[in-house]
Amino acid sequence: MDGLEARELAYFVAVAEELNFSRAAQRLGIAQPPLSRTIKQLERRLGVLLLERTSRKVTLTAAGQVLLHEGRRALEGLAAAARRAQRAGQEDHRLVLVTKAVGDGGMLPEILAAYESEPEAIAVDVLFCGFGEQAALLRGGFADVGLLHGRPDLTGLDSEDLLVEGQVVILPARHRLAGRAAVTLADLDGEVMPRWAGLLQDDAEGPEVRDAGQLMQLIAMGRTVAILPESARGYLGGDVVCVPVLDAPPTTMMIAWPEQSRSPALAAFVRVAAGVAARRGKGD
Amino acid sequence: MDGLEARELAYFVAVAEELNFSRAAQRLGIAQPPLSRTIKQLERRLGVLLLERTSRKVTLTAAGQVLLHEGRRALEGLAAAARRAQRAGQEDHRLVLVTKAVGDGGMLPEILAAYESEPEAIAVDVLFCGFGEQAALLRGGFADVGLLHGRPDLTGLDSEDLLVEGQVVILPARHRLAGRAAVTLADLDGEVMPRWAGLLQDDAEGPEVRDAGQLMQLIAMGRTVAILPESARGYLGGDVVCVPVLDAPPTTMMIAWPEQSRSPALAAFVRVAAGVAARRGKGD
DNA sequence: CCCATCCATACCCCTAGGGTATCGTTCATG
DNA sequence: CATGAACGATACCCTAGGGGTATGGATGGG
Repeated sequence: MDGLEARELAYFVAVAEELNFSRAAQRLGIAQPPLSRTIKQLERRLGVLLLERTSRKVTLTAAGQVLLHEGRRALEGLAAAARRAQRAGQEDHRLVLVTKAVGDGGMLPEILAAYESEPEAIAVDVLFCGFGEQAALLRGGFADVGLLHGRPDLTGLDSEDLLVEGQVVILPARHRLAGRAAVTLADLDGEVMPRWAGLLQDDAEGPEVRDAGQLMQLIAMGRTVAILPESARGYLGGDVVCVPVLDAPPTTMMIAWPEQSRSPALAAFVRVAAGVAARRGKGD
Repeated sequence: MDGLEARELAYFVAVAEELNFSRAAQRLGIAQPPLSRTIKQLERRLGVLLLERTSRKVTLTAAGQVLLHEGRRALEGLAAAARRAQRAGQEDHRLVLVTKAVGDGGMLPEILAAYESEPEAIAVDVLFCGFGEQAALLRGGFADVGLLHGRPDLTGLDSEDLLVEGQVVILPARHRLAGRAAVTLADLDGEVMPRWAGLLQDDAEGPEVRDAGQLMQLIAMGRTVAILPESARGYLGGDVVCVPVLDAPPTTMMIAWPEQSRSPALAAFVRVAAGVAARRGKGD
C-alpha cells in the first residue's frame, strides 16, 4: 500500500494521453517493454485495471479516466512544489507578480511604491502575460501573485477582490463615436477588436497586440478600438479618446496567489494592494 | 531536471517534521545513512539547500519551509489521486457522502430519494463524521461529496450554497425557557452545551454526543441544550421543544466536492441536492 | 493469406536504493 | 578537562528493480 511513485504516474499519464504504448514510450524516451511493465506494476499496486488493451487499441477504464485527471493535477502539484522551493532558495529571491498588459487598473506603480516601504518587502519582478497564462503560472509555482481581470479559473488559487470597474472603449480621436458622452455595445458592433498576444481566441480577427503602448498606437492609427476597464484611462496616449460603454458588464479586478501560500512578503503585498485598491475605490 | 520523486519528497517531509535524521529514518523504516544520502540527492536535484545541519541540530532553510508545506500538500494530492482511482475502479463503486450528524438540514432522505430516480445515479453510502473531518475526507479522496455547515476550510474543494437557515435552540420541555417564543444568545449564557464526538473543542465541557438521537435523549433528560440550524426541528423527539435564537448568526448549508471532480454520478447528485434545497428554501 | 501494427514475455545488465560499520563533531557531565 | 553520548556524514557492499534488446502472439487491412 506504499505510495504511488511520481515516475509511474507520469508514465501512466503519457500512455493515457497517447492511448498507445509505443508512442508514449517514445515520448518518454524509454523503450516500450519497460513501460508496459511499469503500467502493469501500477495497476497491481492500485489493485485496479486502468487500461483495457487489445492488440489493436488501448482504452481507458473508469478508474483510468479518474487517474488521468487527478494524476495530472497531482503531478503538476509536485512540480509546482519543487519550483516554489527552488525559487524560495535563491538567496536573491524576488516576488514574481503576473499581470496582463493594461490589467493592473493603473494601480501598479502605486502598489509597488507602497510595498517597497513595507518591512517585509522583497524585490518584485513584474511579468506581463496573456490572460489564461496568469493562473497557470501561479498554480505552477512560477509566480507568486497576480492581478487578474475577468472570470479566470481560480481553482488552486486564493484571491481577493480589489476593485469593480465599469468599462470604457478607447477610440481614435477622429472616430465617428469619439464625441459621444457614452456608447453601448450595439454602437460598437462591427468594430475591429484586437487580439492579445498569447491569448488564443478563435473568433477575433483583429491585429495582435503585445502591450498597452502598441495598442494605443494601433488605436491612434484607426486600425482598431478596444474595450477596457475604466482604469485604462491612465494609458491614454495622444490622438485617442475614451468613452464609457454603458451596457458592458462591470469588471472585477482581483489579486490572487497560490492556495495557502502565505509568506510574509506575499502577505504584505496582498495587504498593500488591498489598501491601495480601497483608497482608489473610495474615489481617490 | 527530471521530476522530483514522491519517495524523496516523503523522506524530506519526514526529516523536516522530525528535524532529526535518525528519528525520521526510524519512522520511515529505513536506516539513517540512506536517508541522509537521499536528502542530499534531493537538494542537489533542486539546486537548493533545504536543511541546515550541525551535528547537534537540524533546522529548515527558507526553501525547506516552503518545500515542507507544498510538499505535504503535493503528497496528499498524489495519495488522493490514487485513492480516487482505486475507488472508481471497484465495479460496485458507490458515491460516498459525508455529513455531520444533524448536518443535513433534514433534506437527506428527500435528496437520496430524488437522486435514486436519476439516470446517472449510483448507490450512495452515507458517512457521518465530525466537523473538521468532512473536508479532509473529501480532499483525501475517501469521499465524493459532503453536506457541510459552518465555515469550513474549502481549499481544494468546489462548493455550492444550498440553504441559509436561522438557528434554534433545542430545550427540555420543562426548561425555564421552553415556553418562550424566541430567545437570545444572552438568555442561554451558562447553559451546558454538548461536544460532538471527534470534534476537538477545548472550551466546551458538556457531555459528548455521537448522533442526533443521543443528543435528543440528553436534552430530554435535561443534561444539555443545543443550538442547531432550524432544520433540526425534524429531529425533535418527545419532551423537547425548539425555540428560535434571534441573534445567532444564520448558518449556511452547502454541498462540496473535490475540486474539478465532476463524474456524471456526482454532477447529478449536486444537481438534485440543489433542486431539493431550492424547493425547501422557497418554503416547502 | 500475409504483412504491418502493437502489446506482452523473456532475458540480460547495471544503476541506485538500502544495509552495516565507522568516523568526526559537538555538547553534557562528572 | 576528560569522557561518553548523540548525531550526521562517509565508505563500502549487496541486490531489487528500472531499462534495454529480441521475440512472441494477436488482430485487422490489403
